[in-house]
Amino acid sequence: MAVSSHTPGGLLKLIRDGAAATRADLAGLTGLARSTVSQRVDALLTDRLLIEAGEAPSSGGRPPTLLKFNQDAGVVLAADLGASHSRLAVSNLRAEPLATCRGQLPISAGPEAVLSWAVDEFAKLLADAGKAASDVKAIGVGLPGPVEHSTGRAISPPIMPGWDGYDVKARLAESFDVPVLVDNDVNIMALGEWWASSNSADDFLYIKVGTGIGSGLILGGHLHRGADGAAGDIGHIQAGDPSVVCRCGNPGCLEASSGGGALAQALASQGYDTAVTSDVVQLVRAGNPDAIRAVQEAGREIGSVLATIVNVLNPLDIVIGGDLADTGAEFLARIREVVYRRSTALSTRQLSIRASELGDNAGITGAAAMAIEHAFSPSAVNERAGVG
Amino acid sequence: MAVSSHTPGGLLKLIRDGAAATRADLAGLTGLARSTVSQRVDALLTDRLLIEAGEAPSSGGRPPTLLKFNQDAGVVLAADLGASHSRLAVSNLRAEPLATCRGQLPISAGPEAVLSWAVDEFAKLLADAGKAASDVKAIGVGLPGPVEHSTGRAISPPIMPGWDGYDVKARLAESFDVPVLVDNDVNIMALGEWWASSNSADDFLYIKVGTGIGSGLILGGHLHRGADGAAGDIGHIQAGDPSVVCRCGNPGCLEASSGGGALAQALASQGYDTAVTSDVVQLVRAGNPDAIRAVQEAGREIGSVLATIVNVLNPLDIVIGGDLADTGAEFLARIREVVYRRSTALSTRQLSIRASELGDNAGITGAAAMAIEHAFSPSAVNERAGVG
DNA sequence: GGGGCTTTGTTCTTGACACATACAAAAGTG
DNA sequence: CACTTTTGTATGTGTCAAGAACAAAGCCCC
Repeated sequence: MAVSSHTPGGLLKLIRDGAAATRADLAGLTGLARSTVSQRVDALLTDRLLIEAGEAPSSGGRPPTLLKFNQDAGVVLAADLGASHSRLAVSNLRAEPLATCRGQLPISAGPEAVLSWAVDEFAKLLADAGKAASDVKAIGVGLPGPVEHSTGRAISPPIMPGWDGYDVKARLAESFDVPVLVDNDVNIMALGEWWASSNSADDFLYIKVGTGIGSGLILGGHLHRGADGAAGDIGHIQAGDPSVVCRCGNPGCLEASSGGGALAQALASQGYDTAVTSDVVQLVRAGNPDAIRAVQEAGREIGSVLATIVNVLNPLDIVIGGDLADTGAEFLARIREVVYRRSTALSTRQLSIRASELGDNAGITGAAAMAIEHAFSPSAVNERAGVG
Repeated sequence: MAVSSHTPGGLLKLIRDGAAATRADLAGLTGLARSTVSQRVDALLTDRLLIEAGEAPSSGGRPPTLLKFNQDAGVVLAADLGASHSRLAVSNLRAEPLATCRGQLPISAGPEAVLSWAVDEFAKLLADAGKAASDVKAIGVGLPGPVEHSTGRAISPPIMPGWDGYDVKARLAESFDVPVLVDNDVNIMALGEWWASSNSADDFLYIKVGTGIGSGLILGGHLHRGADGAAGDIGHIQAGDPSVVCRCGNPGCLEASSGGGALAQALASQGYDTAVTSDVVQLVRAGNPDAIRAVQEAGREIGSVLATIVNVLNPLDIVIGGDLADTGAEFLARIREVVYRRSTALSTRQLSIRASELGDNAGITGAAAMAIEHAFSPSAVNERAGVG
């Protein structure tokens, strides 16, 4: 019945996920003999991937030794590269940042400039965190455009001149000889929010409503990238006002009427001093009725698209992030209202729609989580064990 | 690198999928020693799951022995239970029907009547095919409503009085002591079409446009059922004329304006003698311009919803089935036109949209495929090998 | 056309690994 | 303070896959 948690890496996963905390738990969950578990755990202890953390209360016999995943057995490097600015972090193995920084270098500066900057900053951050380059176990990177995850290259990115086909993975592996994982920034944020919710929902959507609109899908417990790495691109669904032409050239795109950029423009044409999304957020927070009305209308339109997606995918959780999610309860309430009204009863039976927990940290959290999941996946741990 | 194809069942899968045809292939693909492969293959040969089928041409050395999956090592029973009629089949282990039958018993006759009928007919079909009950390895069943796949029960089905919570799995396992797999009929058809296309696309959509409209999603190589088993329910997406109220009670549902039932009704109100979907199909085939126009309009509306889904999921293949798919090229052409125009360029780069290959046989093919996949999954074969 | 060479498949030995069993440790229980 | 329960550890044993040697059966080239 139990899958293949029979491997050393499988045991580590059970501890990491909190499914098991003692050797006896592991034996019970996996069906392995206690002796075998002991042997495996010993190997993980000598590798410092697990540590013993005192005893649990006895349940009538010898008290069990608590096992803990050693979140300080190494670090990962996380990069959330955005169109206009980027964030970097050195994170522990629970994806918690130990040192972070922010840079204003635009992605349009090109891959060499941006990645060299990142490498330099990573070195400083490692020093800040008191870690050596040899402590780095993996690197996770998010890019603001389509990415071919398997090769770690950007593909035909609309807003990233000079990046098309650039081998991000190779460039970073040159500076740090560890696995490099690259993905779309929204996918990364989805992973981050999912991780923050303990990976509890197998079918999970993250919707980012910032200047543009995008989404990351976790389906069946895995990030869904689609045949061309283009999955989740909901900003260009034709659902809005067909008379508005989107920056992508097509009419009626969702983000052309409901994205933060579109709202800023619309309010500006009403005489407000709104150039970017955050200006809109400020207006809403200040209680401006025009801005509130605009944001609510955007919420309804986004909700309408989400209602369709909910009917199709029947997810368990939806998390709304991005700048516009910070406008307060009204925005989320409009989305919820439309989704619950327009989706089928069965598909909303268990559905929860909530605001992002991580906010701006979703990207670096997700990048770190992606790196960790790779470096400490059962198969990776097994290989390491096989060598040692 | 290689996953866990190291097991006996894993080898069988490689042969079944055509990835390997000789022992040497298996050794190369799995990384197992030739001796180990031989041993495993021997076990599968004595179980009659594999058979040797002559030699392949030499490539400079001893010619390899060809291995073939023994499609006659047993049979599966397949049931495609529809609202008004049902189809049953005894199929070989490639999901090819050996004997089929059709019954007019409506699903509303209730679970006991329908399933007893099915059991009786299965016995006759087995006799027709010259097989014994002991040859049956598994049973696959499709039901016209939401199904909790893990338990094999129908859940709150709108058109199946008496079926809510009924344990289909238990009822059939009572008559045939083998694994019983139950799923939604559209999911089953999706599996069937996917199987017929050699499971080549990891992200695959099947759209059924009959009296109602539904879809089955294969994402990441697995059927996507969603949190409540409600995934794929695109018929009740609100995309159509909001003044039309659907049989589900909500306004503007896709199937309320573009389903076969809706078209029949609309044409009837224009004076045509169209009671059911097949009447519409006949009119279209006869070249009636009103009917053609109606079907084309339905194609556009369905295409518009599909365009959204393509943006979200970025599938590789879409197959259109159901009665309306038989109206000829025009219907499909309208769908294609709208999808390619309204989806992003990246997400349609590799997309193929085509008509069903299997037609009416999609259901029983998929039911058989589901049964086979379960009975001959690596883990199942391993368990059997462990016992024997 | 015959002696290599290559490729495929089998037999047998060896070694690793997981299990069971017995044992030790450390608590609760009466 | 014996006894039980629960947890963790050491040791022998059996299973199973790898590896090497061997056998089979075709190419290839002088």
